[in-house]
This record gives sequence, structure tokens and C-alpha cells, in this order.
Amino acid sequence: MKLATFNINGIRSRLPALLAWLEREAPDVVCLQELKAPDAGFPEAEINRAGYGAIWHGQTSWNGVAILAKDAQPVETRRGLPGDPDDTHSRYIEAAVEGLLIGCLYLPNGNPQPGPKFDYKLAWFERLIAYAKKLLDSGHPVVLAGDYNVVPTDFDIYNPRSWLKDALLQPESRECYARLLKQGWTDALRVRFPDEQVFTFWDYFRQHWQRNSGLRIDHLLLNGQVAAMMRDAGVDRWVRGEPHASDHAPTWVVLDLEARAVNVKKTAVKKTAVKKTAVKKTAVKKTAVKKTAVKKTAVKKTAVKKTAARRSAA
DNA sequence: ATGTCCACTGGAAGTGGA
Repeated sequence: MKLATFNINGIRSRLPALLAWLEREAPDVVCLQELKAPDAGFPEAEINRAGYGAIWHGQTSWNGVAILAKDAQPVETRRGLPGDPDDTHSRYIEAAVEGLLIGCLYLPNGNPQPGPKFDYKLAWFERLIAYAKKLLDSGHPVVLAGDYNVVPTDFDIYNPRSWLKDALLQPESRECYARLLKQGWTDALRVRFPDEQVFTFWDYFRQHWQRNSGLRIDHLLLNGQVAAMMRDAGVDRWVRGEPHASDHAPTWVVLDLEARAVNVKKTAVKKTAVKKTAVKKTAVKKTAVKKTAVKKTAVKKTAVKKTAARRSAA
């Protein structure tokens, strides 16, 4: 299963780009952010025609999230992050697909900082951390995917210099992200590329795409069960290079949904193999001992012969 | 501070958000 997150930056104006990407990469599950469209403006028919079922939570002009599933209908399990009934932003939607629980989130940008928007970002983050803990405790295989609007470390940006005052790099933002991970989530892209810079966003300014001046802010967090299923991860960079592109590129993981069952089998096979090897080792050792014994006997025989020869010489 | 793009309002170009 290929599961992707993509900040589409306006689903109506990017619909051709979205459909082209779905056609070429055929992701099985897609988390979309920044629809920038009300519920009624979601292009349901076109997405269905492309072979995807969808659920969405829109909003006029800003925010908006959706989950698509190829040849399937996502089963909605939640819309809206718990913890603040007065929060009107459409930033969280969650569904079950193929036995996985998938949370699609669009974390507040938080600029300018400091200020009420940054406060809202941190408050939203705290709500996410609290809810993520509940998801972990649920025992389900869970993925939390989306635009986190956090550059986790200075390694996740081309050069932090001009972004030092930006909400995406603030120590408070990073501390929240680190605290979330510490609950037991795997940052899929960072685990897949431990020593490489990976970017998912290049803003429209100053030819940042052309210069590969990017940031890594779109993340797929996997709980333990799902992390064990991960086989690959990456970024569909070509999407960012297309005309009229979103400023983000689709970011994805490939999961082996059979991995758990297979792992159990593999472990059994390994145990048998280990036993066989052990038997072989013992056999090899025994043979070696015999050879040594034979050699020793030979040496002894030679020695005996020599002694016998000396004796007769004397 | 700047840079670019989207969507909305209102019926053009300005504004807010990112």
C-alpha cells in the first residue's frame, strides 16, 4: 500500500495536477490539506471518476482536509481534533482504510510569531499530542499524516538563516514535534533517509524550487505496528516541477499490510534455520574433533615408529 | 523587508493567509 500526504494548496485550481499525479503514481490512500474550498466545492465527481472514494472537511478560502482511497470508501472515524469546541478551522479528518487508522492533519502555520496565531498553533499542537496518545493507546495500527508546519531540525531545511524568526522553526514548535515523536511515533521519511536532506516544500519566492531551497514539513508518523510494515518512503518531487504546481510535493510511504503475518512466519522459519545450523555446527565440530584425533593418532604413530626405528638403530 | 500564489470580494485591484 502506498499512502501519501499532499498539501494541494487549493483543490479547485490544482485539480488537473492532482488527477495527473493520481494517474501516474496510483497511491492507494491520499491525505490532502489546504483544500481552500467549502464542502460543496469539493470535486467529488472528478475524484470518483479517477477511481477514488473520498471524505472531506472543507472551509471557505482556508484550510480543508480530505482522505481519498483507491477503489474504496474511507470509513470516517472523526472530523475535527478534540479539545476545543470553539475551534472552527477544518484541520483534522480521520478514517479507517484497509484496517489502518489514518489521521489527516493540517497543523496551523503560526506566522507571524509571536502573536495569537502562534499561540493557536501551539495550543492546537498540544491538543494533537493529547489525542495522539489516545490513538497510540487504542491498539490500532495508526498513521498520522499531513502538513505539520514544523521543520523538525536544521537538517530539514536548506539553510535556516532567513527562517530563524519563522513559526516553522521556533524551538516551541520543534519541542512539540519532538514530544509527539517521543510518545512512540516513527518519522517515516527521516528513518528511511537518516543521512540525507529530504524536502517536501519549496515556497514560490526567490526561485526556491529551481535552487532546491526546500523544507521538510510534511510528515508521516507511524505507530509501532505500522512502522514494522514500512518498506519504502519518498517524495514525488516531479509534481513540484510541473506548471501551476502546489508549493508542496506528495510525500509517501509504502506499507506491507501482510508484514505482521509474514513476520511471524519468518520468525518460525528463522528458528528452524538456526536449529539446522546448530546441528550442522555440531556436526562440523565433531568432524573436526575426529580429524584432529586422526592427526594426533597419525603423529603418535609416526612418533612411535620413529622411536621404534631409534631403538633398533641403538 | 522582500519575494509569489490562492481565494474572496465585487465587478478592478486590494486583502489576508501562507
